[in-house]
Amino acid sequence: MPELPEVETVKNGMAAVLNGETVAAVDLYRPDLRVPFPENLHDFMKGRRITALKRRAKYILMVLDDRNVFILHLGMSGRVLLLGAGQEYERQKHDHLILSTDSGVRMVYNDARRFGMVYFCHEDALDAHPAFATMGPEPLGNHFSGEVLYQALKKRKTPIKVALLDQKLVVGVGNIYASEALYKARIRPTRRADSITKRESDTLYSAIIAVLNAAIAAGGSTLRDHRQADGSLGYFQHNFAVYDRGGQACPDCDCDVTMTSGIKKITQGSRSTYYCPGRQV
DNA sequence: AGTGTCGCCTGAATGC
DNA sequence: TGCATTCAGGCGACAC
Repeated sequence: MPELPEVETVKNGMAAVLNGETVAAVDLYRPDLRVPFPENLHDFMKGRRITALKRRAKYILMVLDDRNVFILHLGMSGRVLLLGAGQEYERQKHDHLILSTDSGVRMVYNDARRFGMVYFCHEDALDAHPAFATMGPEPLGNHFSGEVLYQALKKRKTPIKVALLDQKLVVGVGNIYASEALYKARIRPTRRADSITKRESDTLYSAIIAVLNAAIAAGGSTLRDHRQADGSLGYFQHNFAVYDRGGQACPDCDCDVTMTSGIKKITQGSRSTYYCPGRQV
C-alpha cells in the first residue's frame, strides 16, 4: 500500500509521539505477519528508550538507546494508530501488535492483509540485513541523480515503468508514483528502459523528486488533520494526475475525451499502469 | 545477472 | 440477498 511519502508521513507522526519515550510493553496478537515476529521482541524492547525514528526505503526504523532497531514495513495494508495516555481503545480486528510506553502512549499496528513485516536488528548490522543489502539509492538522497538513473536504465530491457518499481534501481517508488513521475516527465511507461536518453533521465529524475516531495507535503498536512481526529496514520488522499483515473482527461490536456478516450490503463508486470497517450511518448 | 511469473492474505467492489 | 470473481499502493522465491 504505502510508498515512500506515506511511509515518511507515518514515520514523522510516530516520531512526534514516541521520540524519547521508554518502552513498557510490546504485545503480539498472532505469531507472524508475512514473516514470524522476531523472537523475544518484548524482552529486547522493554525498558529501552526510543532515541530516533528514521526511514530507509519503505521501512520505518525505530532506534532504541542500545542501538537496536525495531524495523517496520507496512506492506500493502499496514496502518499505525497512535493513542494518547488514558485514551480509551478497544482492540480492532487485524490489530496485530501494540507497543506501549511508560507514559501510557500506545502504538497500534493494524494490517488486514498481513503483507507487512517486523524485523529487529542492531544498527551496525542494518546494511547487511537481507532487506537492505541489495537496496538502491534513496531518491531524495545525495546518491541519486539523473546520471545515476541513466546509467542504471542503460542496462535494463524491461519497460521503464517496471524498472522504476525495482528497489535495486531506486527505493521508495511504488506503483502510484511510478505512473505519476512518468506522466510528469512525459515518458511513455512502455518504453524500454535502455531507450531512455540522458536528457530524459534528467527530466525523469526531477519528476520523481517533484512527485515524491509534493506527496510528502500533502501527507504533512494530512498528518496535522489526523492528529486532531483519531491519531490514525495510514494512507492519505492525494490528487493524482493519472493514477486510478482511466478514461478521464489528464490535467494538462485540453483534448476531447470522447475522441481520445482519455487516460489509458494498461497492465505491466501484472500491475496497473496509467498514462496519457497524448502527452507521453 | 536480468527477467518474468507466482503467491502471500483479506476486504471492497463488481457482476450474475 | 447471496455467491463468485476481480482487483488492490509490496516484496521475495523461484525458474529460465
